[in-house]
Amino acid sequence: MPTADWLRAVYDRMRSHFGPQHWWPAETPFEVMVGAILTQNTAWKNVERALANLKGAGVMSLAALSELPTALLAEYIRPAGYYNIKAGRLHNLLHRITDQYGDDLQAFLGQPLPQLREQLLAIKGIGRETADSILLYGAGLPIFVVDAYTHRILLRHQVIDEDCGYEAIQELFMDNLDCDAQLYNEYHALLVRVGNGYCKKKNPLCAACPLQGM
DNA sequence: CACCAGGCAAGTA
DNA sequence: TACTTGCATGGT
Repeated sequence: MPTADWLRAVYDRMRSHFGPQHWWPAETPFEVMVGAILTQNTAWKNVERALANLKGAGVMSLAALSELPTALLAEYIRPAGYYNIKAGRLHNLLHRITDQYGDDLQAFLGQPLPQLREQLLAIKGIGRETADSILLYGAGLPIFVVDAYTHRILLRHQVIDEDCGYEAIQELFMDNLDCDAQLYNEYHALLVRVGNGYCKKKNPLCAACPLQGM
């Protein structure tokens, strides 16, 4: 079965089994950016607590959060883990934006995709997955997000081998699917749903997985 | 108790 | 370039 057909079949199977996922779970592009850093190697549930702390403190905006002392920011985001590291990473991102664009987040996110991706990757604390999550879910740009679940699911279905890198997986999707931000959005969200529910490390048999047999 | 979760950067050789 | 390690909370 050709790769393009397999990828489409997997999408159709997940989509009909789970329905639309309505990702990213955030109210604004700004919240997408903050959540993207907070969720690095961390369960989303813990990120929700951190975001609730920030909202409760009334600092969930570019202007307020960028002015917050890093030590205080770290306390608010403590439930998300790695809180000192992530406070610094948020600081790096927010100040890179305000230094060049002031409070005009739209101007920052409105840049051409390659240019914005390059700027994000130049920020310490933002790697490929975090950058691509911001591009796709924050800026609405058509780029496929690859994460640990994506790698694991493709590996278990023997579509890739263990040492297949980020770009190779990303190109696998983008070369074989229509260039469509909404499709990439839903596809990645569904892969995470399968990962959370069935394709965990501790669940190597993937029992009852909707992708069984593919 | 051990292991895992929607990574990333810095250190080492 | 290719490994290894630190970062840290909360759920299973």
